[in-house]
Amino acid sequence: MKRKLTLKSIAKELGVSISTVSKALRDSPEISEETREKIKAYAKLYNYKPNNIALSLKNRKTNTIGVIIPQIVHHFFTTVIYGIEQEARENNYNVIICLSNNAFDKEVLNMELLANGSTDGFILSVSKETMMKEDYHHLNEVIDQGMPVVMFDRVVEGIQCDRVLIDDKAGAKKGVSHMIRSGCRKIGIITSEDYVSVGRLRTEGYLDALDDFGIKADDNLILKLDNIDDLSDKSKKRIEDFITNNDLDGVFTVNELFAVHASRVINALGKKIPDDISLVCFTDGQLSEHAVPSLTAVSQHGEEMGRKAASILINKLENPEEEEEEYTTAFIETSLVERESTKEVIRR
Amino acid sequence: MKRKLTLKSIAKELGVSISTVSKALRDSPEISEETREKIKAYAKLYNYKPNNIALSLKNRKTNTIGVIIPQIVHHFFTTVIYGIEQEARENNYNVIICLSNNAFDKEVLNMELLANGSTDGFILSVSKETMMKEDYHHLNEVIDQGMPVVMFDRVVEGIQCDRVLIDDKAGAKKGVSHMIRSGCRKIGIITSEDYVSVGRLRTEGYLDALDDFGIKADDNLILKLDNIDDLSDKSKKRIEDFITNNDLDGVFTVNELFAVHASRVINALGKKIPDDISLVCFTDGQLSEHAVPSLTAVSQHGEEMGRKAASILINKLENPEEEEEEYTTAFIETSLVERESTKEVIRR
DNA sequence: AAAGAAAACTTAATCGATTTAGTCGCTTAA
DNA sequence: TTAAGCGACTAAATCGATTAAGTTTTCTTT
Repeated sequence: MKRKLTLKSIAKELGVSISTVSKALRDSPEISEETREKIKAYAKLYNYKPNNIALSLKNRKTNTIGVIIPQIVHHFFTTVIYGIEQEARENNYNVIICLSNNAFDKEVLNMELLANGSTDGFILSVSKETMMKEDYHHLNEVIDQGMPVVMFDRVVEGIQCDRVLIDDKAGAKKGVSHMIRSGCRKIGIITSEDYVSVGRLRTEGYLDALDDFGIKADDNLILKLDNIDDLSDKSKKRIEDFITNNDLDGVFTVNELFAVHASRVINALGKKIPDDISLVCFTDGQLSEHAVPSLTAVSQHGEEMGRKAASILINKLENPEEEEEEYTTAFIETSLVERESTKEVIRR
Repeated sequence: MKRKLTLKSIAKELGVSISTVSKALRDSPEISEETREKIKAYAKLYNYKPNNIALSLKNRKTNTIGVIIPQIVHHFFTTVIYGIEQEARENNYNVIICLSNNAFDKEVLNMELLANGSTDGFILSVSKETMMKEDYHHLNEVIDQGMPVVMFDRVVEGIQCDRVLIDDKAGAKKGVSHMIRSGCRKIGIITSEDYVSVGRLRTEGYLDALDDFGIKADDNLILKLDNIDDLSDKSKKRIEDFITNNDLDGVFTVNELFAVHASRVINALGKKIPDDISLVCFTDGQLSEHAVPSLTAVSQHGEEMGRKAASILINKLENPEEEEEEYTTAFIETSLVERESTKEVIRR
């Protein structure tokens, strides 16, 4: 086991001072050509690399972004992380990931931990519990210490930070409009309770689309489930009843899971997708792509979202206090991925 | 914006020396009751937390684990990370994640970056390119510097490190045996070329199972595709031909994607799953669970794998040089998750 | 030849903590 | 009376880097 080289050890070995070594390696004109070459050759030979921790301490800059997300076993978050990582790496930043598991306490703990010197800024999607508690003191504290924060996806108001959001409303509208254009007239939506912002916004988009085409909304065609992240037996039952009891020709769901179950139910009823019932879901993931039939989906572009969030954060980190603080909200546009679960759009 | 407290600022404010503050906060008996209380009260009031970077530098210990994986948008890796994060957090470690995107250069770069003080050890699954190049100098260098390494899933030989592996062979055997017990006699396997270790091992498990039940293996029933991570059009075509041209009563696949496509093909042929053809795949993910029919799968327990890898690494970090270095290989047992794509086992 | 300037280094402070080795005043024992 | 002992602190070294300030040597220049 060989110990890592330090400036000190190089200096000792070559019989010069530490600062000479440091300056030589940074090509300072203060150091003679001869000495510089000698030091650089030695450093290269033994593969010297400066210690990041020491640099961080000295520069009060870690070049590390802290990412706090509710869960990682989730395709969307995964794609966002991917985007963050790409952008960070290209700009020479590291990414530390912490999971809150949707728990307030863990979110607070993780932030406090990372805020003590480990990261320069944060990208986060707040946990469900935090949203319900409406307690954001940990965010405010971190911001108060001068660390920039970018929130994405699950975003809250009243915090001095930048935001990156999916245009949920427009996305849902896009999906529902497509169904209408392809001939659907009685479209149901399987969504979440309104306190989940994405659920609420997507429901709004659904209503907007109906309105645009002069179709009257019907409360009976709106199913609000209480958990958007997984599919309980109770939720399954409600989806079954919903589809069985309404004579729909289209179903829009706010996530893949709801859609996959809807597909199952429709199948079991002996109806054909898309001939009898069209199906469109929000979120373009593995399930939409590989389901049978494959599902037309509103793609969220998580990677782009991650890149955007990281680029906003890094920009703040590299150009601190550029004029007065201004906080932006960036919207990531969705796109519709047409697959087997919808019919062709009717052109007149 | 308020600056973070440091020992220095507290010392100045209270008119004592830095070391007094440090000792008081660490309950040293050298400091009088009175002074200690005063300092602690002040620190608590203004929420002093020591700077992690300074501590890392001083202790030459970062309490951070570096995780390097080929890709993150992948359910299995995600579950492994989840396990690592859980275990790390419980032991007061942070997790830095780097993606190699299956590229050798990125893997090397990331490791070198993190090895310069950012992490105490590594957990990694080597990239495909690294495996093909068989160039492991970056691993050896890091190990040579005294950083412990734990490899998981995609593992290579000849490196001084611990390993955590899925028991691929036993897992495949489990899946195939189940099909045989449920009455299948002509089982095909869709796997990868042998140079992908998981593909090879799973193929071996398949052969083992056949052998156990006295069924003769037939090379025509073994389809080796060249990419295990995604499904090219060419691969799709080969799967179609494979299933169409062999009169199988069971198909075992080494991943979900192959299985989902096989399911599609079987369906298209007008055959019923599992009545005409049973289907079992390796990897229990979203697709297996939600496909129609849902798929019987060999579950890999990624979370457990992550936990195990982290616990081995942390153990090495906390108890360095316990007797002679010994490297272990831990196996994570698989389990069979029975779903709709297989028949009941026949009991005599 | 002496002063001033330039070249080439070294010293020391700094980042924020910990810890060993002092220091200072006061009590106590010989 | 005086050295030893102790309590309660402070000074300084250290981790590994950077950099402003200081020092020494050599080279110009008048």
